[in-house]
Amino acid sequence: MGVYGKSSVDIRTVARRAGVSMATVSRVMNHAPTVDPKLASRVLKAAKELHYTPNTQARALVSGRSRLVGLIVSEIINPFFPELIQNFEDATVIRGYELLIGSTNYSPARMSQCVRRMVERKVEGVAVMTFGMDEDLLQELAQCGIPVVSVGRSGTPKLSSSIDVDYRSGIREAVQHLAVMGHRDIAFISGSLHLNAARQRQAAYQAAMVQIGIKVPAHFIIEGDHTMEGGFAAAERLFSSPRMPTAVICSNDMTAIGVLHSTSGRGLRVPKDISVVGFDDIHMARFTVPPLTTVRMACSDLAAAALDALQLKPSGAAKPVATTASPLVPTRLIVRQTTGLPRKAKLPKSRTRTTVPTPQRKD
Amino acid sequence: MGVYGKSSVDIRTVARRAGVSMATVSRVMNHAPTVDPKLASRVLKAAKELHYTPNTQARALVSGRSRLVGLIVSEIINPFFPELIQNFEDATVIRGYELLIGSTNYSPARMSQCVRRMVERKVEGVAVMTFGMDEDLLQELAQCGIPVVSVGRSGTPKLSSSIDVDYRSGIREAVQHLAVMGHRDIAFISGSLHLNAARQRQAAYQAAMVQIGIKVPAHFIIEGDHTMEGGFAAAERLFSSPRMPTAVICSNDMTAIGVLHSTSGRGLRVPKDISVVGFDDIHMARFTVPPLTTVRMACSDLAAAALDALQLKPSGAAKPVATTASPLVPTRLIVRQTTGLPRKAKLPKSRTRTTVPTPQRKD
DNA sequence: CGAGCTTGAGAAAACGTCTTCTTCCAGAGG
DNA sequence: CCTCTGGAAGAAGACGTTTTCTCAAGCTCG
Repeated sequence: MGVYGKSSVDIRTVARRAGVSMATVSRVMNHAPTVDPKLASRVLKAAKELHYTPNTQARALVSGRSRLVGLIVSEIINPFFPELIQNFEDATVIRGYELLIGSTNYSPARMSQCVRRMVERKVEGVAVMTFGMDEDLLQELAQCGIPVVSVGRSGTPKLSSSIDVDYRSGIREAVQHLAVMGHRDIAFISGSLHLNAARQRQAAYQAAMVQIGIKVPAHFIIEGDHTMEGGFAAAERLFSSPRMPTAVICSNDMTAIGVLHSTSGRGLRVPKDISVVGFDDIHMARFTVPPLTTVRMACSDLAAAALDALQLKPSGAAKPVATTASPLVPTRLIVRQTTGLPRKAKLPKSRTRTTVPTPQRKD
Repeated sequence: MGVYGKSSVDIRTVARRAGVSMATVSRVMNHAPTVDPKLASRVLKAAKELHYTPNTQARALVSGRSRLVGLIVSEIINPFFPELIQNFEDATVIRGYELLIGSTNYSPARMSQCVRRMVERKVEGVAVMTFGMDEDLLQELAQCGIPVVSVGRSGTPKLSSSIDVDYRSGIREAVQHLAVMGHRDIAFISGSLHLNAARQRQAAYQAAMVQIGIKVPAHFIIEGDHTMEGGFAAAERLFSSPRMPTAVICSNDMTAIGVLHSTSGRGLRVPKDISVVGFDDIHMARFTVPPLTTVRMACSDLAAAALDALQLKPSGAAKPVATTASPLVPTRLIVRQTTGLPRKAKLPKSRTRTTVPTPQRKD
């Protein structure tokens, strides 16, 4: 075909070389059980000698199965998503599939472009891990017969399912961890509130505060956007308000990093002057200065649950994967060094240690 | 095909509905010039009504063009790569292509798996942006007639080309920036030395040091591995040596973040006690504490250069992209706040400012 | 007014694989 | 010995496009 090289080593060539029919070669390549092992090894030898690789496109065309699953994320730059992608990739490969990644960059145009790509490539399922997605587009996918799984959007039509994350327990742990040390002025920086996940996290924070009987003043809840820039801006606003909080819980780790940037610029010491808690436990969280206390969400669980929800038919070669589909992805607090006693602690006399081990679970 | 939904809206259906032949529909979809506009609009209308989307697989099968380019990276977790991926994605979309991403995770097994995937999916070109790759695998790609482009590996067979990065000027800027402030004990933490890019960066550092007439003691060059963990470990070794450097240049930003983690743990103040310089200028660099002085490499240039080197034929719809292929991807120093006067500065009396603006180029 | 063009549109042959349907052969049971 | 059964391998028909022919008009120009 091409001007260079004879890429024309197709199934027929192999068949001729092995002295069998194309059908037999096909059967051998697909590990069909009804083929004489002697013949099979001859075919395999021929295939290897010719550097034969089956043409995925043709295979997909006839079988109607692309062996592709789509993953749509918000942006690739945000370190949370690469970790998610990595987990998805591992999980899909185990199941004998491949991953087609699309990033929306929060632009509606790119969103619909992503969806179109998925449809054109005939993916067998799409995981929508973006925070906030146009419902119509999901409808469109469903109309094309493509199963869709998303997060925190329960109660959806038949072809689409939803994974839920147990934000409440992790965030409750964080709130209690701070409260035990004597914090009462605990602020919260959310993500964009028209995003479902952001709303759920904020609700979890509010519920936890109510539970321990602390009333949250309105100006202690600030809307960010899940980016470092947004976290920085939110922190700047928060820290210039008349009544400073002694602790801040952030809707994700990137926001927390932005907050840390702000404290550093203002000469506030963490955790002495202010405690900071993140959410996600991205890899980077271990390496912020100081290392970030955060709530961990298990991406691998999330990926596994999503893929299970898609109900992909296992490939011939792939070993059946244990369906670990927990209905609720768990979260838990990881205590590092951005949380400590509040400035004017009323509790202990001894202040030798700045960090108190509370519901600790070191890593 | 599937048990759900009639995804069988193919070109024939559209043709029937519009009252034309399949060929005409095909021509309309591909913007062939020789079709009556009146007919075209009728076809377009029918296609829209039926939610017709052309089947990429069939299209690729017959045309022999997958409209896919492969990108192989080392790992997705390392923040440098997502930024690279983003730039590649943008650049490929502009050219009317799509991106197939593979990550090697430094595992030979995954490397060959990546290559096989690329071959099977019949990508029209592969950009190998991993630091260190098995030459045999690249050979294999070339044998299949797939153009390959990699970085810093000039002098390769005909189907593969190579992009070069101008490490020297950026790193020289960094060294001079430090020297001007009075630093003489400037250490270097490299990446894995069996990786080409890592060696080149180290060579650039050494050349720059020679140029300004400073002899580097052997224990001032430490091998890291381009990860935060590696940077941390290297810094720990470096800081426990008898003669502390006053500045450290790191082979990439992740290493520098690891170093910052170490300084923070040891109570060393940056830049007062020690200056730190990174390389790459990942997005995160702006938000470390304190913000990281680093050498920026323009990922977008790199992506554009790589794609140009692949010589992809422009798609019908895509507008011809200006070939910005500069032979050498430039780098330059971005001064932020991790660099300043050395502790026992011999130069100025006034120590009001800790950071001196030298070859500054703020962002 | 007819011959030679140009233009627009249909018919059919690829593209590389899977899969159903056949065919063939050998062994077993009658 | 003949037929029946079952397994193994071949032939051919999809799969949904693109694309090259082929053909019929509609023009222009002599």
